[in-house]
Amino acid sequence: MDERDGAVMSRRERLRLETTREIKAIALRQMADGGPGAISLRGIAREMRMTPRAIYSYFPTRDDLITALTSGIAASLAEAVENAGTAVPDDDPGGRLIAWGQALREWALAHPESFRLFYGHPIPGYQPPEDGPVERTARRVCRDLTRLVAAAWPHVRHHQPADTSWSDLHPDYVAKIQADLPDVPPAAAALALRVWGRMHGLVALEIDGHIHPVATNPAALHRAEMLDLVRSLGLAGTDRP
Amino acid sequence: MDERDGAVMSRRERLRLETTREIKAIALRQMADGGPGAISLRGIAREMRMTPRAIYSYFPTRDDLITALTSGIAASLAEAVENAGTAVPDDDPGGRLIAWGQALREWALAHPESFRLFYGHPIPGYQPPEDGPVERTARRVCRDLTRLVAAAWPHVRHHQPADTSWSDLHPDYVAKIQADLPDVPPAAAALALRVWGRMHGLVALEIDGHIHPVATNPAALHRAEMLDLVRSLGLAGTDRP
DNA sequence: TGTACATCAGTGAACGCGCGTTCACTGATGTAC
DNA sequence: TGTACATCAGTGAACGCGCGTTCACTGATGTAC
Repeated sequence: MDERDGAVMSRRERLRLETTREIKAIALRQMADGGPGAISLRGIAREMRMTPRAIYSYFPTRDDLITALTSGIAASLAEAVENAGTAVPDDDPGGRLIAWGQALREWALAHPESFRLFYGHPIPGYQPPEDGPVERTARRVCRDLTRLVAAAWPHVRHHQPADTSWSDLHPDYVAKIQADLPDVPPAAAALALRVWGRMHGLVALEIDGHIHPVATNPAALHRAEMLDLVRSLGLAGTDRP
Repeated sequence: MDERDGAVMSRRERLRLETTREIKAIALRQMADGGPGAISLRGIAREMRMTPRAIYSYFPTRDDLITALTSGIAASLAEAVENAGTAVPDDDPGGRLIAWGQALREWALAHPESFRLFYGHPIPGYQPPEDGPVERTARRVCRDLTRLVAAAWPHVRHHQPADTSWSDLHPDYVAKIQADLPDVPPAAAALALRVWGRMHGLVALEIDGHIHPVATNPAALHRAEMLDLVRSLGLAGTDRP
């Protein structure tokens, strides 16, 4: 967040911040209503009863607005899952995984378009900045999950020989993992990816409306999957509300 | 397919069919290049060195073209997974599930934009027909997977009490399941949904580019997940190439 | 076999739309003396 | 406290673009006698 809420601000500064916030809020709603392609400077200006030109005092270009938007979205997701993970005591690694997965689902349901923007296809005509906020945060989220899996690793029951090697993972990624978590074996990092896929699957299907016409209680379905996940890892998996 | 390849056709009919095919092919490529929103009648006409008006002799409107497109896509996916499932002998239900999951992944990688169109967000500004080809085929695919899970059901090891009831699934869906597969318990149908999510997760992540910067061999990752899946069900899970 | 007619694929020009973006400006809000 | 000036949020009009779609047409391909 680049807002200096605490600092003393002039009236002008406050107004400017307020307007900036409103622009972003409307853009988010446009995206929620009509998909990422529906974000339009003219539409925002119309809704704010302003000239299209006025938006350019706040964002020099449409791409800058979208970049600002995605930064906020990415930060929001990362905070949501990280907080959920650490809210469970660290002697319950299974419970932490479940909480993480549920936080992912809940955030996705609360911000479906943001989830799609973050994990799905890029916005048509939008060129995201090289190694921008989205990419960096995606890695941060992935690393957070790996951290949880790594913490659980000593308690994980191994069904199969852990024939994973560091060469199965990309060097850059390996470097970052080893910097953060020196003692993690490659098999744990690879397992984290599979866990990620498992958590992602039902959520992605639900967000895109494929679960709704089939199951009456998607939350229970997802919880069952999370429970089965930690159980198949051999973890206790306390099921907290 | 509505083409009458075998029938005797006049030159005009053949030409018309050929042009129709070319329009659809270009539209598919447009989508592959720039996302679903990139499909444009004018763009197609430009590429075919024709007047935009000419397209209207083949498709009365843009939405009709897209509907025709999605029908073909949906049929292609359904055939791919159904063929993969039945290619494995039916005394190897675990192998069938693995083959099904791999077919899903391979089809998705071969037609990433089609996969996104089928499972992801609708095309901006496109109103799909009520209960159209996509919806019907989505159900068909889901039912095919349920069929495989149902066939495996007698051999499945149950980790948890099967406290699933038919009321956890939507009545319409239950009716269709019971018409197709009279002896399947509700827990098996619910399990099929979880299996679906598991197969979908890694594929969706890979299609959207989240696996690539992290794992060197996504195919092996996916296969490991499929093997773990059938193993956790208590099935033998022959790993066929 | 030749002619008259019907079919129909494709042309060319135009419509109204919403978009991102740029230009030169106005007038209210803040600041310095 | 009052005045002169600087800042800067927002105006209004216009640009060029690509889009889906409609109009009235031309001219080649097929068909019937």
